[in-house]
Amino acid sequence: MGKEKKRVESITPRDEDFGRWYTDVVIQAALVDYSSVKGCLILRPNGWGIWERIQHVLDGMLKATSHQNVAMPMFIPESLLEREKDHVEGFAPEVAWVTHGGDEELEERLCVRPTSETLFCEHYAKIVQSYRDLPILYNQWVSVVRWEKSTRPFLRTREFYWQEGHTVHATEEDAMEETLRMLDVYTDFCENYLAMPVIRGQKTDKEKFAGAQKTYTIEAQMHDGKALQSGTSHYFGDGFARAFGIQYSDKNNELQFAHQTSWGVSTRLIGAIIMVHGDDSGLVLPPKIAPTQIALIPIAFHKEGVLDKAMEVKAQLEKDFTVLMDDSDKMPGWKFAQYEMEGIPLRLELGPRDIESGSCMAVRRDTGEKVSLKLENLNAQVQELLDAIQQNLYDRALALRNERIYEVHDYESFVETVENKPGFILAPWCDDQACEDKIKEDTGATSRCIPFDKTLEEGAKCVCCGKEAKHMVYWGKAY
RNA sequence: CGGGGUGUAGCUCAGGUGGUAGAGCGCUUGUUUCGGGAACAAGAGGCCGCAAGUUCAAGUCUUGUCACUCCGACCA
Repeated sequence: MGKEKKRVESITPRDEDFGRWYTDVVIQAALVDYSSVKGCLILRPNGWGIWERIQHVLDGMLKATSHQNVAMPMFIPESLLEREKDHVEGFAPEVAWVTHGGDEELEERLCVRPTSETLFCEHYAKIVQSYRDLPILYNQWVSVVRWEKSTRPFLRTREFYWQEGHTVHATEEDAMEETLRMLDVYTDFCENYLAMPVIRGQKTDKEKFAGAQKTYTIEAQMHDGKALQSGTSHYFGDGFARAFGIQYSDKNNELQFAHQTSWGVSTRLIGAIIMVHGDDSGLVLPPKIAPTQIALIPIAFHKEGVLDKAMEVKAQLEKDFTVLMDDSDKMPGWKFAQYEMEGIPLRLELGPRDIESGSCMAVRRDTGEKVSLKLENLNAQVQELLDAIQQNLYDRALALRNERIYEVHDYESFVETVENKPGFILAPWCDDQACEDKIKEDTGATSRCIPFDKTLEEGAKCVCCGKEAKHMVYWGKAY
């Protein structure tokens, strides 16, 4: 060849610079584009398509658990936002304000919702009268705005899309049950659709949601070992109900305050998918959430019969899968690289040789493995491959995460582990925020959660101060 | 919000000491190609991020501002 090496679009190797790799993938897989407002992204078809899949699947799960969708306004009057003290303290520093309508200054400024508790609560105060009205199980799919100082695509943007569920219940027990049920739904969704293992647990008081009594979380480990809070479910008790006057008459005709929950996941999940599954060739999408599951590439399709056969195969596949057939005149090699970049789980190549032998070539995105499939009964074979990919992505992520959980019991090892071993640390804690603060100060790691499935050993001491421990806690650096 | 870096063609970038804008890739058209990012030919494409200032003259110098990006602090 001897020619100068051609310049091709490429991405930074993942293990060389994870941050750069991430932004390269986000841009080159055509998920987003930047807009002229900092932290407000354009979600392109590839990116929005993933969100549509997330919405579709998760919305089904929410409906199946009796939730109803609503739409609240985008604006919150300042006085309404201020109704619950902890809540406003938590959010005030990062809300965007609308001060004018046309040329005229508003009597009262309006914030663009950073979250919609106050709007739901104002409404609930009106519609809740009797125990017969409860529970109320509402959800909305909207975008919210938080004026973040530093932003990163999907992980931290000023406007982001999410779903926020807001429910009202008669009793503490009912509300707590709902809080944990939704954590289960999120767990199921992340593990079975996103192929992303999560650790479930409770947030410490320091990390809980502004205005919540208890916050539960699912925490995922990214490929670089850092944690990503991937979904939260909050138990409010009757705090908001008291602030907003949400009361009902019980069976004995006595007025009671209602008990509430809220819970949400956001487009941040797209960031999680990228950082859990992606590799040096770009995005890797789990088949169950991929907007396009199969890239069908006809080879040498100017030759007699190839394109016809490809159309036929496409029609067959589309009975069960989403298929992209690329019959543009780009080179096959270009198409291979492009659809790998975009994370399409399975590629099927169909050329004259395949047609001759009644087969096609399948290439797995997760492993790069090539197998020849018979065209006869193709869909069943493809389904099998997609299932295997889905399972492999999960198994792979789980194995890597489990390898990178380190249990430590003394502070020296704790500091040494945070510094040298990316991943999560499991260590006992005394329940004093001073220790959380010190750990963050010294190492940059924060408490991720108090897991449900780890019990404290008899006589365990706080990894930081050495006093008697109250909980086992996962710690780690987080996004 | 603190520290570093960067804004010139769609993308990546080059444009000493100020003198009116370039390359590669991409794009368009045509021909040949097609099993891992094709070749040739002919084209199109730029208020040099934005705003002030210095100057006869600013991509180039000054100041401001906005955005992106990396590293911290803060938050989903």
